[in-house]
Amino acid sequence: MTINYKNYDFQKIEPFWQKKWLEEKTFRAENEGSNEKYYVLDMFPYPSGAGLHIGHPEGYTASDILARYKWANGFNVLHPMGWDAFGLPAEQHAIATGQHPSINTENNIHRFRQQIQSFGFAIDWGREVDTTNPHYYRWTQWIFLQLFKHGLAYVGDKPVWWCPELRSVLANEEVINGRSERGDFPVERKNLRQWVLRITEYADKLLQGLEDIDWPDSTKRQQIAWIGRSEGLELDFEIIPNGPKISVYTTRSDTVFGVTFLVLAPEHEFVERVTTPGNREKIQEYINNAKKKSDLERTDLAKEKSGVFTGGFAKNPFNGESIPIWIADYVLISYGMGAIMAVPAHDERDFEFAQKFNIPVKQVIIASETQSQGSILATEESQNSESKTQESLPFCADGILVNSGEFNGLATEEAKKQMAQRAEQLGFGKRAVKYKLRDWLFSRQRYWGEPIPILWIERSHYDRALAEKKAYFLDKIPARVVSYKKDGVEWCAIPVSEEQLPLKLPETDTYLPSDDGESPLAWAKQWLNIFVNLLTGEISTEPQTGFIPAVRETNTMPQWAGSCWYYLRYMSPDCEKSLVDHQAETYWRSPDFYIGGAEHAVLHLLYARFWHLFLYDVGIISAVREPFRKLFHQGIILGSDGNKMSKSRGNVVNPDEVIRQYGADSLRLYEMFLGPLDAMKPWSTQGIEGVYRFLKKVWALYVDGDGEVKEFLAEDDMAIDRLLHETIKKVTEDIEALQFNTAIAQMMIFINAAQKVGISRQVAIVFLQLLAPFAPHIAEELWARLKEPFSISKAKWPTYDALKLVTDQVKIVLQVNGKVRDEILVDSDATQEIIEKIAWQQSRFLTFLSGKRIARKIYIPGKILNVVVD
RNA sequence: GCUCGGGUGGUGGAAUGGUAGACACGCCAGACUUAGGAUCUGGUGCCGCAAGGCAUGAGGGUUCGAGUCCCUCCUCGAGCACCA
Repeated sequence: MTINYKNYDFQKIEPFWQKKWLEEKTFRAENEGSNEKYYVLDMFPYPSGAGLHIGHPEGYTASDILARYKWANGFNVLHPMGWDAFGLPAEQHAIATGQHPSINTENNIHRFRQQIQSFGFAIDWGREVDTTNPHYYRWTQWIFLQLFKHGLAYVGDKPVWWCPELRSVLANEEVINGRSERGDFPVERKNLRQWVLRITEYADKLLQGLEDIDWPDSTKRQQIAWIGRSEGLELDFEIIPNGPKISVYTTRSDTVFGVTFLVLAPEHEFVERVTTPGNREKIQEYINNAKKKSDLERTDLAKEKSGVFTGGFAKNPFNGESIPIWIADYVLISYGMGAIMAVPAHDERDFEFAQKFNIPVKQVIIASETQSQGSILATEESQNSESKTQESLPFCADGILVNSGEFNGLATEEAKKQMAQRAEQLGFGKRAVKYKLRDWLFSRQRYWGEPIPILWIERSHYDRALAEKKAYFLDKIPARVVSYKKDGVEWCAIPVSEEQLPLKLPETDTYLPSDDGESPLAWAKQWLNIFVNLLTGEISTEPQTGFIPAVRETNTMPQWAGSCWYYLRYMSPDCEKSLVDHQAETYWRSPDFYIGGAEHAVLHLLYARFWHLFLYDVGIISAVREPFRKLFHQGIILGSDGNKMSKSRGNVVNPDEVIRQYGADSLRLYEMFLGPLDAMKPWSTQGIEGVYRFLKKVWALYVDGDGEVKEFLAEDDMAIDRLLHETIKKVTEDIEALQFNTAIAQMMIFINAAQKVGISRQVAIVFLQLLAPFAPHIAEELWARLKEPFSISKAKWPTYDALKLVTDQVKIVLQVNGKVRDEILVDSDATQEIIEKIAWQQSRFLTFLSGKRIARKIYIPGKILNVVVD
């Protein structure tokens, strides 16, 4: 079953075996069996028009090595691939060409599939998923309806990020420094009716879930920071005289005696109430200016604090002090209470503000004794303590309370506790937990996404259906009605009946959104305005008896939706009765290993966890709470100039071209040999020559000049045998630790030695097995030529014999004062005594000892003898 | 600004506190060749003829011994960026 030729002809070998693996379904995973399961997951790609990028196969090769290694260790391995195919580029292409985005998407998928297959990955192609396939997005829509039913999807007229260039709303996560993540266009604030998912409900669960999963620390930290949980106190400051109470949120209640002013966000409801007539004009002017500024400007100009005194005062509930009230745009209406108690002595921002406007600074925290070490510094400080105190403010660390009445002397932590108790007892405050996490803005005014399967009906119809308890959706709606008002009519959301899923995209003349934020789906009037039978859920385009008018939701879901659950779909991609077959889910549970780019640290990985936790909570899935137990981010491959690859820089490497020149095995090997998997590293076109030569050496070791497989007559060689076992050990351990670069280096060491002395057939067989996960085509070809049974990937992974690693003699390094001076070869069981005896016969070593007094001798068994002299 | 993670030959990178620079690229010399951008052999951190000395961003410290641990600083990268 092999091809007969002399040279390492990867252009023939690789397609041959790729075809064979596909035809024989060599890597098909079964949803049951006595073998232990292993689920290796790659972040599935967006099939862009540009084709596969050289960065894609880095992660895929790593996961493939792991998958093949697990196959060889007897696991039932699931290693699937699919397409995250909804998204903006396909839609923009459609707008430009007038062609339906599905055509372009299909072409791109076809190209991606071919490219990925040309790497010979051990993928179960029978489980391919495509998020734009109605059989798939039927379940994405179904999950949305479950979120809706459980009150986790609602609509709100919300200030959202609107990108005029993209004509679309973006999620908070998609906006970076006031520009769109995709395309880098400016964005602005706009009020629009939007679907929102209540991810904040899951803030604590998302936080707790991070504790026992094996993820990169930086990714966990990013999610923790994004969720932004803080514990603090809500405190009421009464407006003087007799006004309502302004609630502020603080995490530093221990500094409350140091409050010297309050700040309200310009949008705060009490601004008008506290402003005195004399200040009205400039307050109004400030508010107007703040409104005009986009959020970008507001944060950009934040280097200099700005604000205006309202003329009003409020009472500090702890000490009764009268506190001036200011407004300033460094206080955000969207976080906490939209108002703060300012403690300039112990907060940098408040300090900066107080300095600028000459507001008093009152210190109430001092550093605790234990913190002031470093005696020299302390002495200098004490000489000039007056000015030093001023300079060291703001002091933002924890410490001991002063100037705080009965709380004096308490440490920060204890003071917070007691103050919270006091506030709660006397009713002017309560403990509170706040999050930076906002609800997930889930609608997009785009064509190429999953239609949101919701119908809008008038309130009266909705109420009647509920009152009569006769409607198909009675058990599928949230406890609180989701509705909105337009032109005096209140519209209520009801789900499209499940029988009508998938709700497919309508045909339209144009894929362009209107410039006022209406989705392109609104162009399809026939589809948009319909009649629904509330008893059956049937839909009609014409009025009928028993049918009432309804309007379809025109927004589509964001691209993140489809990727929130694809790893579940791989388990049973053809399941018609549910999103995942129960038995399959029980068997596969969740991916054992997940690899993909670090750029998804807070977007995809947070959203997917949210959906998974939800599905688990409501019992739709049951195996595990957290979807991704072990996560790894491969590093980015840069261009050979050290810059990020980009068309404009002209430093893009095309994988097709590399495969044509060097073969997929070389490319796989090279990407793994470049450096540590998680490191950012530059591509080198010359560098690939090294691994290519290595494979040619392997070939030459196995195949003679006539193209015949060698007879491997070499005698068993102790040294080669030991090296082989060292190599088994190293490669096995390195694969487990994902250190593929050093595994490959070890195989190179082996081949360099083997080509000098020759190897026996047994050694030849074992080495091929080690090579197979990395360079599967050449390994499979030589395996077949050795007449070993197909496929090498299923042959039992070799184990090393610890006895063979033992050597007769060991090298002992002789050091004087830690410097290498000589080395000796001794029997490996030699005692320190014997070693010293031999050492003292070495003339070179002795020259460094002559005339010196020996103070100490340190012997590290089998390695080093270090002699310490004066 | 804050929080992480890095800085090792000409290059990519190896090194449980124990011989720094594995492996590879590149380069130099040689062999085989009509030819070499194929292959093979040897060499290749820096200074020095050598003995030896100096070397892991800089400077200190701990240690018999530090790329590795601790402190200060410089620098590159990532994340966060008025979140009270």
